[in-house]
Amino acid sequence: MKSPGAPPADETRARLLEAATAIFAELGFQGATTRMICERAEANAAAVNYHFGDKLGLYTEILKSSFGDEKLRVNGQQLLEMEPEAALSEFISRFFYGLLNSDGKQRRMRIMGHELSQPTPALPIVVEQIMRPQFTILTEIVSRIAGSRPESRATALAAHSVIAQVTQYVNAQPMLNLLLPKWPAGPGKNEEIVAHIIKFSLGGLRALQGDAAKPKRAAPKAAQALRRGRER
Amino acid sequence: MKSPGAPPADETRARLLEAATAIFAELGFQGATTRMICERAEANAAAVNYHFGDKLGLYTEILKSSFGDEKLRVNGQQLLEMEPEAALSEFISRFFYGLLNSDGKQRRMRIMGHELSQPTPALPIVVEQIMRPQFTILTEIVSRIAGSRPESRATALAAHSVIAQVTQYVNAQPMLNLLLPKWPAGPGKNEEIVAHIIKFSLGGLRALQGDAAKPKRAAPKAAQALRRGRER
DNA sequence: ACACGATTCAAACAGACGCTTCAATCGGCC
DNA sequence: GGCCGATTGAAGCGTCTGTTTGAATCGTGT
Repeated sequence: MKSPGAPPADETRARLLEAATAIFAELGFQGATTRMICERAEANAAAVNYHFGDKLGLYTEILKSSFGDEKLRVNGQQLLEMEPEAALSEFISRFFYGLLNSDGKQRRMRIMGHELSQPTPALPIVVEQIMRPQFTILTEIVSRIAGSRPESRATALAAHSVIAQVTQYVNAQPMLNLLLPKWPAGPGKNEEIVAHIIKFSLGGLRALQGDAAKPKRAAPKAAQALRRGRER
Repeated sequence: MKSPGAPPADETRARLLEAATAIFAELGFQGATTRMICERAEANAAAVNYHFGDKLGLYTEILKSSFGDEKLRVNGQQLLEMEPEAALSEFISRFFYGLLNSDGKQRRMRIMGHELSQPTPALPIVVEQIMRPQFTILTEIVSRIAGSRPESRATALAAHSVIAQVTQYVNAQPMLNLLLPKWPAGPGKNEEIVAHIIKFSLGGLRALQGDAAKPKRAAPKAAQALRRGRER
């Protein structure tokens, strides 16, 4: 659709980034091919190498460009001002639907999913740009609910237990459809899943409350004061 | 170890299966190449196609052959005779180390991990042969702890929350090492992770006990004294 | 001894991959 | 206009993939 007399600078470069983000998110780095990307971007097969050096250069460029997206941190600020349990619910809900929706900028989160099972040389960038911002926010929320120090190991483990549920529910859906054929996709299904993850996670975090003070097995009795900065 | 005058029938076929299991478990179906497999099996490059038709035929043959392994069900019987909470601890521990150890027969579980993120046409076989036996056992244990019906949606969701934690902890380790550089691999690390998953999962399951009110099903012998009506 | 079916081997096939080459084309500047 | 650097285009490079081919090799039954 290029008009005969107008190649306005780096327009194809932008189209390549857009197309590559979509295809990398869907197929991962290894599954995607430069020819697919160029075809979708309506660009020549040599365009990737001209603008980004090589395939990995295009991939890392997408990841680095996500640094400018400050919405995650802004949302994080909002969450940290809420009550811890409400913040956890909100975090899980956003994280879940962020992974699910392929449209919008959250396709980068799907890239992270592929990076998990098939790491590329760009894994450090993925962790720092995509994973750590989320993880930092969640760690703070989790520590407030479980009453553990934010930088403690127990907090990190608990945060990862939350993330694990969400990511696994999202990218294990082909398997789940085979495992539970009685549960076809329908309205409210995702809401039911999110509600479950929230409830399960809250229960799991409360079970850790006893540990914050001493590594002694104590019954996680009724909800106590949430804020108690104790050391382990 | 081919003795000079003896190619005893399908000896190379067995070597191919052995080598392919290892390589598929490590790299997944797409990442593995037939030449790798044949090299490791000390067989010719054409051996795969001669004995199994094509690459996918070899792959599915590995999965189908796991049908004869009844240890899973035997172990399952053992677990179902234990106390539910002890059974859950044992299940999580076995599942975790089963995924971790590349040696031994549990490499099939790693294949399942790859199948999650990059499904192949053999996904239905993977689900039936590897996943469902584990899932059935875990579902029974979970339902006893949460007091829910084994075939209910809540039970399935809870079982998947447990599985999600284990699988994610195992195959997200490259990412976790970058995310938590302060926690180098060392003795006791895996034990700490397993202990956390058990505690977190037990807490999550107890949080579901309130929901099982409508289908009345008394909780097992475990002390159900603490049963707080947890509203979301 | 001989022929036969089953198996292994080296070699090569077609296709897809990432990437390079080099000529053609564009807008902007003297 | 005439040149120039930046960009695009079509073609092809070398390599790797799964797979096929056809001849060599083996043990075995006769």
